[in-house]
Amino acid sequence: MTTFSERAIKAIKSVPAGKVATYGQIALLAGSPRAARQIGWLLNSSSEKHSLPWHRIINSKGQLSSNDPEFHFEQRSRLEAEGIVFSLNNTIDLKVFGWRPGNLELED
DNA sequence: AACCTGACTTCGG
DNA sequence: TCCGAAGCCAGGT
Repeated sequence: MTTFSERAIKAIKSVPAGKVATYGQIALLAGSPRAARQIGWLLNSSSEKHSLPWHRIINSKGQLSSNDPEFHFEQRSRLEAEGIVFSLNNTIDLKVFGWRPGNLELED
């Protein structure tokens, strides 16, 4: 299948543990930089079906996105379990934990 | 088939 | 720098 959804799912599954990707990042990899909203819908829709690391997907501000505090808490817990460190403002340092497609190990 | 909704992003004031 | 409004893509009703 060559749908945005499939590519998005593939991109999400490509995110390594210990790293986080933004919705825009995934959307971009999926072929539609403006489909960030769709990503959130996808995670909600197929996270369990495709065993997606939904917790590694955050917004561009480096913060968690879910409206539900419960979801928020679980996401944070999973990220911390993978080594992600949250700031005092509950934000993640994308410069450190942000995933770089194609340059996973090639930091500065 | 048409309209509405959504775990977002980005531009403008 | 912070707050508000518009834009986008795909699925659901």
